[in-house]
Order: sequence, then C-alpha cells, then structure tokens
Amino acid sequence: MPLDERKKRILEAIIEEYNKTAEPVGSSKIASDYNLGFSSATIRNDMAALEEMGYLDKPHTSAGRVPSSKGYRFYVDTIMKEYQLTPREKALIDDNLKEDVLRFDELIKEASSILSRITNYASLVAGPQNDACSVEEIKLVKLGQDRLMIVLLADNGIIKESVVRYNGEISEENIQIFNSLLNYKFKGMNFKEVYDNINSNIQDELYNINNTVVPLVMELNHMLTEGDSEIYLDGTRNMLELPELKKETTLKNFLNIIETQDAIKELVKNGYNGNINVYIGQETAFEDLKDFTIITYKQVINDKEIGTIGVIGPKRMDYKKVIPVIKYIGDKVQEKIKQGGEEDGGKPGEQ
Amino acid sequence: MPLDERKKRILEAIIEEYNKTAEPVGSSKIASDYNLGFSSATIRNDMAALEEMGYLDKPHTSAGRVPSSKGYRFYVDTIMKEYQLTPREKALIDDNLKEDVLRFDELIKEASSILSRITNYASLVAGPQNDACSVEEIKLVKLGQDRLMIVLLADNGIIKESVVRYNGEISEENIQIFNSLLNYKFKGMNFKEVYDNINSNIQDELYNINNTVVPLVMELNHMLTEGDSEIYLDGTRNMLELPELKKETTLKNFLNIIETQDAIKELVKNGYNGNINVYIGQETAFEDLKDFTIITYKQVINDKEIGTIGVIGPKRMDYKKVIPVIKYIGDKVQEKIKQGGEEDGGKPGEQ
DNA sequence: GTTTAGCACTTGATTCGAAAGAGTGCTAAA
DNA sequence: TTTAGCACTCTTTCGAATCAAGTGCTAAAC
Repeated sequence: MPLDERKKRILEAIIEEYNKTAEPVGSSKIASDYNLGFSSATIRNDMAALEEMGYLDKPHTSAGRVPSSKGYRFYVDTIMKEYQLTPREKALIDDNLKEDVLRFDELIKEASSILSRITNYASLVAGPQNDACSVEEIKLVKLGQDRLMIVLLADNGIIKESVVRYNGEISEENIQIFNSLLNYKFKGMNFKEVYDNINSNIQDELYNINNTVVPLVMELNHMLTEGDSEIYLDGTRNMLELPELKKETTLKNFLNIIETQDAIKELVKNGYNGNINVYIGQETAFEDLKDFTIITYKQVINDKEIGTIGVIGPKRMDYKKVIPVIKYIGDKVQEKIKQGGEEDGGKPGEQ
Repeated sequence: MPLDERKKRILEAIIEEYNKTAEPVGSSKIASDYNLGFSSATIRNDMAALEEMGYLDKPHTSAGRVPSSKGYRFYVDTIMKEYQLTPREKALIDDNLKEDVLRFDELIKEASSILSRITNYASLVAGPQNDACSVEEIKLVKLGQDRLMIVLLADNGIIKESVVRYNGEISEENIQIFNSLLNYKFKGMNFKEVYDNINSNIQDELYNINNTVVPLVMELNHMLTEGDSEIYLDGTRNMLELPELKKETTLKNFLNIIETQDAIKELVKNGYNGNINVYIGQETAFEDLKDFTIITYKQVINDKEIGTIGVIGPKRMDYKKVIPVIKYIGDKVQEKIKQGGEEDGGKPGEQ
C-alpha cells in the first residue's frame, strides 16, 4: 500500500522534528508546530498506520514515535528535497580546498577533513582498491649508504613511497638496471597483477644481478597490497557530542566501528563508482551500525577509481544537507584533480 | 616535617589500593588488607595527618581518602620501587619490535603503539624539534611529466618527502644542478638554519637557472618546519574505558588534550634529553591535565635528538610498571637505531 | 606517650512510593 | 472522514526514609 500525501507529510515532519531533538515525537507536537491543517487525533491515527507499515518505531506506549530505517529510507529516496548550498557555504568549501594539494591522497584527506568540519559528523577516506591502480612509473632512489627509497607512481595519480635497507653493496648502475627492468616489466599493469607476478616473473632475474634485492622485492610487494585496507577517519570527536552516544552500548558500537573498520571497508568496497551511496542503520548486516548511517562517494576520474570519501553519522542525520555537501565536495575534488591533469599538457597550446 | 616510616607505608598502601579500584580508600580497608600491624584507628589518625600535609585529598567527609598530586609525586620520587619486567614481558616487547623498521619515525610510532598496548593507556610520539635535525642529503626526483619529489634525509635518520608540481619545463640537467646546489649550500646545516637562509641564500640563484623553482622552495620550506608541531597519538581508545572518564568533565578535558595537543607539545619540548619525565596532574599549569599524568622519554642518539615517546594516563597510573616499561622500550628503540647505524659500515671489517 | 576500641556524626547512595507528565488508543460525536 | 475527549499506560521526577561508608573524637588500654 502506497503512502498517501498526508502520511508523507507527517512522516517528513516527524523526521525533521526527530532530527532536531533526538527525542521521540508526539502527535500534538506535529499538530502544533508543523501546521499541516489536521488535528493531533488525525495525525495520531496516521502515525499508528505508519508504525504498522514499518516506517516508524515506538520506544514504549507512552512515548512518541521514532523514524525507523525504513522510514529514513523512504524519506531519502522519495520525500526529501535536497538543500541548495548557499554561495557562502560553497565559498567556505572552496576556500578550504583551494590550497594546491599535489598528492591525491592528501587532497582526499583534506576534503574529508572539511567534510567532517562542515557536517559535524565523522568523515572517512579510503584509497582506491589496488586492482584499480596501474603502475605508471617506478623509481628507485639511493639514500645515504645503505638505503633505497622506492617510489611508486600510479596512473590515477596515487604516489606511494617506502624505504628499505640493504646489506652489502649496490652500485648506481645496478640500481638503474633494476629500475629499468621493473618499469619494463610492470608499466601499465595493475597493482594486483604485479603482485601476483612479481615473484615468478622477476625476482630471480634481479637476484642474478645483485643478491641484495630480496628486501626490495618484499617491500614492493608490501606497497602493492597495503593501502587496500587502510581507512582514514576524521572528526570522530564530533560524534562524541551526540546525545545517542551518551548510551553506553551505542558508544561501544561506535568505537567498535572505528576500531575494527570492517564494516566501513566492506561498504566502501561495495559502493558504486561515482555515486552517492547511503547505508541507513540495519540496512546493512553489521550489528554495530544499527544506529548509524554511512554515506560514501567513490571518486572516479576517467574510469580510474581514485578513492572514496564519506560520512559516518547517526541514523538521525541531516540527509537533506549532508548529501549535497558530500556531492559538492566530491565533485570539487574531481575538478581539482582534472585541472591538475590539464596543466600537465593535456590541453596543448596553453602553455 | 618529613614523613615517618609508618606514614610512608600508609601512603603507599593507599596509592596501591586506589590505583586498583579508583575509589576513595578507607582506613579499615588498609588495616584489613595491607597488614601493616596497626589498627584502623591509628591509620585513621595518620591519614588525617597526611591530608593535613597535602599528600591526600578527601572528596567529602564520609568518603575515604584519595592521593593528591603531591602524594603521587612523593610516591614516585621516594617510596616506589620500580617493577622488574619479567623475561616474558621483555620478550613480548622484543617480539613486537623485531621487525626491521627502516624509517626512524616509523620505528618510533611502532614503539609507541606497543607502549599503549602494554600499558593500556594512550601513548604519544613526537618527532625531533627541527633545530635538532641537520641536512644529510637532499634528493630531487622527477615524477611523471610535471611533478618533483623532494626527499630530505637528516643526519639523525629522519626522512621526509613531499611532492610539488611545477609549471613549464625543467630538464633533467636542471634538476641535477638544483640538487647539487642545494646539497652544496645546505649539507650539515640544521633545519632551522636552512629555513632561515633559504630565501636569501639560494632562491635567486636557482631562479636564474629555471624560474619554475618557486613552488619547490616553498615546499622545501614547508618540509623544514612542519613535523615540529606534529604529535601522533595511539591507544586513546584505551582511555575511554577508564572509570575516571565516565565523568563528563573529565572526558571533555581528555578530548581537549588530545585535540588541541598544546599541553603535550609544551611538555615534550621541555622534557630532558634521554631522561624519563613525569608530569603529574596539576603540577603543570594546564587545567585540562589536572586529572592526568604524562610520562615522556626523549630519545637521543649521539647527542642527536630523534624524537619523544610517552604515555598519557590517569593520575592514578601504574607508575611502578609504566616507568620501567617506557624505559625498556625507549632503550630498545635506541639500540635498534644504533644497530642500524653499525650495519651502515660504522663497524668496518664486519661486512 | 602511643595505640586502640567504641561510638556519635556526617554525608552520599539507594530505595520506594506517590505524583506528575507525556502520549497513545479508542469511542463517540461533528 | 475528521476531531474532541478521556481513560489508560508507561516513564520520569521527586522527596522522604533508610542505608552504608567512613570519619573524628573521646576515653581507656598498653
């Protein structure tokens, strides 16, 4: 049975009121403050019906109603009208993002930090899955007497670097050979392929040139696989102010979420490219997430996934505003990255 | 008036009991559980005296006593006998630190992580003050078409790297010239000196060679100054389990400490080189710290400061154990770094 | 002189029931 | 179909009474 117009309006009002106060909402509150033109009794009847249909929950008989996950879902998909950011708000974001950040990972972290400051929720950042990165270039740089820095440049602009120490001697010449060989073999391959191939494909060959190569290959393997599992969180402190986290169990759940990160990783992985993904409460199977909502936006440039930004907040989230904000910031990030790319010579005749 | 032996024993017992329970301690508890051979009445009298002298506080008339900062201070300086780590505990630390970490900053972070896991408090890491780092080598590495990675190697083993994008063209040859010039001018200077000199000393010279140099110099400046202000915290989640943080205001104070980091920075800066520094509650002027203790250990190798590790916990801290643990871990870190240095060729004839 | 038993006293914590408050669900009337 | 009205349910609040912990002091014992 579809919801009639009045029920929609009532559901909307309840959600807005609950989002403001975090307290169960009663029929008379709606009748008096949201002049819908119906008495509290009528609203009461509809609220009972909405509960029956699963859009509302009731903590106990004499309390008001609380939106359920299904209620929020309906609101987000059907009722809600996205808030239009004011020029002032846009400027605020633009100003904070204006510094020319050259590493995409840093840019994305910066964006995430703004996101948490503007929304007052926690924000998250995830790097791209490793099978979405291809090797553009590998550089080996000798540092001091016995260390080697490995720099890995991916086609999506991600840069990773790490340092290994070797025992014995490697000549500059050997390093050059290693370097050329690595680039020759792996350029254009995605990280996962390189990882799967590196041992069989190249280790022996390198080893014959100089047997100090083992730690180098190990470290390269490590670099190819790490980031996959790393989630960076910001603004988690904001969350501690929320009234819902005053409850011991909810607090524990939240700390679990940010400590284990399992749920976040899973959702990030499943998010659609270039789309806003909204996961409300128990829509996901993660028990700890039942009182929270996660919204993610996976950044994509030229079909290359470059990472995900997102927000973690209470189910009672200001969807109307958060969704446009995350969109705006995400789009801005992509814009900046593309700009960077264009200066690269992508627009010939401009330099 | 100095404390007689009995008062010392009573103070010690109170501290140990309070450390266990976080509840005010009564005279009869001490009499029954810590057989000192005196009745509760006697202990009661001494407790009143200890309070009078400022070693104990009393939350209210009908509660027991709680150690004051002065009480803890006396305990740490005079009464306490440091706990001897068991071989098992040492092995635990050794195992966790055994992986060969090649970047000192990473090594120190690793150590800090172990510290928080073993003590169950929060741990902190700070890089060295920048005037304690000297330039050993600067490397410029061309990445892709329009980016340059700057790698800064300090004599204390710290490595910093960053990436800049430039507009226009720089030939490999120009990069080599920049590189030699930077090393020629700045090798051996400490970061602060370089920072103070770089603009007057070299910018024009470089600029004449290639005018794309501006962002490079800006970024280098940034690298020379950052880290100074960065504190890395670990295990803050442990703290949330503490009963003292159940109190709203104490929780707020703690969150303030870890968010602003002002107090931590100040204490880290003032810590004595190569020494354990203990800051108990209101011994420092920082209001937020009044219920907490910070212990720091500044790592030094060959007079070169390489960073600080430390612990943040409640005033009611297991001093007897935490101090030896932080010492052991700190010393282990230095040992590892020195080993690394030796493999470097420091011990000729070994390779 | 020092230590201890004993007890009155203080004060926060706990318990309990009554009253208050909020909001529903149902009935009957508009 | 909507609404007024009211009984009913359940939680929250409040204050009084009781409880429990621990002190401080006095007077006796060592």
